[in-house]
Amino acid sequence: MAATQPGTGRNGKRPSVTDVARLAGVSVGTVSNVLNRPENVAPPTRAKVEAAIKELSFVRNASARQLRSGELNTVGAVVLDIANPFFTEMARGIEDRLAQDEYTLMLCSSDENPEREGRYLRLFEEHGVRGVIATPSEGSLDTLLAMRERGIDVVLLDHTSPLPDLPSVAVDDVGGGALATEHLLAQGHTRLAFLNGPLTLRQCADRRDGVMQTLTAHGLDPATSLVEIALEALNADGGDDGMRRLLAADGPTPTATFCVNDVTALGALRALRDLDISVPGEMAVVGYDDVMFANMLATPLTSVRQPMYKMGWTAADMLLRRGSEDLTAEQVEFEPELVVRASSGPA
Amino acid sequence: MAATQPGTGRNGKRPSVTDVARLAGVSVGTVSNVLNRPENVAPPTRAKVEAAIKELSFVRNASARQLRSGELNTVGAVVLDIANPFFTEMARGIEDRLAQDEYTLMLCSSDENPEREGRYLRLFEEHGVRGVIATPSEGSLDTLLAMRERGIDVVLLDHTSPLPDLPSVAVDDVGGGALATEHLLAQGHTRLAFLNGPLTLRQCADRRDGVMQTLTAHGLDPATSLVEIALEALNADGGDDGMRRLLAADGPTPTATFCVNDVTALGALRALRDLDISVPGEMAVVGYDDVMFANMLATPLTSVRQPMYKMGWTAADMLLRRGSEDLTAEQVEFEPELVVRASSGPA
DNA sequence: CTGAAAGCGCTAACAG
DNA sequence: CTGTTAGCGCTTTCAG
Repeated sequence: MAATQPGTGRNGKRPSVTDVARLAGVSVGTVSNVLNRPENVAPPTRAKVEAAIKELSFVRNASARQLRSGELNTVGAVVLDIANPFFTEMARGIEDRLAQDEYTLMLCSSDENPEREGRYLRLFEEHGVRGVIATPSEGSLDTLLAMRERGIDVVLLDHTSPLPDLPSVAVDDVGGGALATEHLLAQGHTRLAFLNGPLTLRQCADRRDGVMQTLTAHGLDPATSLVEIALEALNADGGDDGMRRLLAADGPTPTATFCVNDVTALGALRALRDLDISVPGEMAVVGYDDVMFANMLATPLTSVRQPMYKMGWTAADMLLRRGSEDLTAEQVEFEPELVVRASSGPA
Repeated sequence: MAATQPGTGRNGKRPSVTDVARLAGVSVGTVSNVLNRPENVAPPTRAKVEAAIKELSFVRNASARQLRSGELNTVGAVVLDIANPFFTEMARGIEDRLAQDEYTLMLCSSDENPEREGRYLRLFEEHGVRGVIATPSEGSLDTLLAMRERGIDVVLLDHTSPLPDLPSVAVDDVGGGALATEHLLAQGHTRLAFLNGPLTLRQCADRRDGVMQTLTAHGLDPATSLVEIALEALNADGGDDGMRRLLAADGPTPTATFCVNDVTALGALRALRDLDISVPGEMAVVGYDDVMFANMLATPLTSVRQPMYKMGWTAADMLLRRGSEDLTAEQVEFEPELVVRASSGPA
């Protein structure tokens, strides 16, 4: 007899339950049963069906399946930048927790572009994801809220929730900014620089608040004691460029720089090295996140640590538990922690 | 009149085209038209429909859509480890190319676990992705091939294709391993260590071949000139542990170590630093990948550079073009490049 | 334990 | 230009 062309179905299309049923000599209902409730099917029948499945190399069509029976074991996540170790660590946390419940992650990065973020969120929704974990940029909160109205679980990540019933996992960034600033002040620095991203990003705005509050609490006038540099991009090149602009600016050069994250600090350190400016001698540097490589740099980087993996894990956990357990929205806030290293010695 | 509860449909379910049609006073066909061919709908009608869509905050159901009309603008990618900058850089390349054509990426990491990889691949297929980009681990090649039989485009990434008609993007890892070894030998080292991952991973096996070939080409006997350490994990902790085991081993300690990737080298350097062993004085170190932070480490790391972003971009490009253009399978191979830095000075 | 039949939400003919 | 209608592949009653 002619061997069935595997996978090539009858007519080049993917084989369906109907094809399997026909080949096994049973009805589609039975096929569906062996797929979903094998224990309810008599072993001989089941064997026949399984043989047919293998023979045709049949693969379930998730779309049809979901269309009929609702749920789908997928959650979507949008982060700001997948190339930043801060977010990848979080993604690992999310993925690991999701894997426990056989859920799958659709991961996208918005590049801090609200439009791109919106596109991804809409796509997630169209695909019927069970839930969404998002690091929202400004403006996308409304979209997220609307999705929730429509029954999609939402957890905010790296963002405190503005609503009592919207779960979130965050870190106190105002406190983190303050921590970094206090440290620099304690080291005797009085003229600081802050390489920051757009204030439309909550993280940037909050860390800045922490800086400002600390400065004024110490009786310093930000106008004279702080130089702010707006970064073009929150990556190493952005930090490199920002540091060069800082050094080229008019007026007295600060003796210490606080970078809004470690990747950016890496770039700043690179510029400093290329320009032959010693760290921390001529310029102290503090980063934020405490990513894996922070303590391995030429001058180990002082940084504000965030529990990234745990944050991701927790967010996923909240999302998954939300279905099964009570619906009280948790709002977890982790505390940042200053890790002092060589890059921020005294002035 | 009572405001329609947005999103809460008639009965708590997501609103469908039927709901929209009813509210707008048109037929579902017309709704479908404004969704897919708005230019074929009279402006007034279109306006009514659009108003209804907004009113109900209707969101298309991608499952139903795909079920009916086949294709879906999604491609899946499985990489070995999403936390490794090497793979994230590639992912960025993939994502950026995909975004150009409005495609979306489902990204998963297999953790070098073939079972997990298989699960993800099956899931992709069930979801009807248009194509798959995979960094296959051993054994999964068959799965990939089977998927291709069933009409899913497959591109191998960081893996040379074993089949003439299966497209792939790779780097010459044998050459890369040779490059690193040649360099170390040229520096006068004669006792080398190789911190490598499992040989079931093609990258590891190939780089090892490069090492071996170079050694014998120079008349050295691997048995006496090379110590191989099998890493438990291809991350920083794995490298740290591997280096400690190397130093604790019997026999003369090598004077140079080649690490199978940079993340691993980072860990090895950490161990060396903690143990107060100078680099490159007492131990030279060479990594692989040349990730972003390689040149910023305490001792800038000599490494074998791979064009990660470009690799990802190219793979996605091949996948996308495969649909539209001719079907000749390309097999791109990039050349690795040695980047010498301080970590590998002379013995 | 198995079969028959309805229908999930959408798109694509085809009529009008 | 708009309406009607027939499925896409699957799960799920409901009978037998």
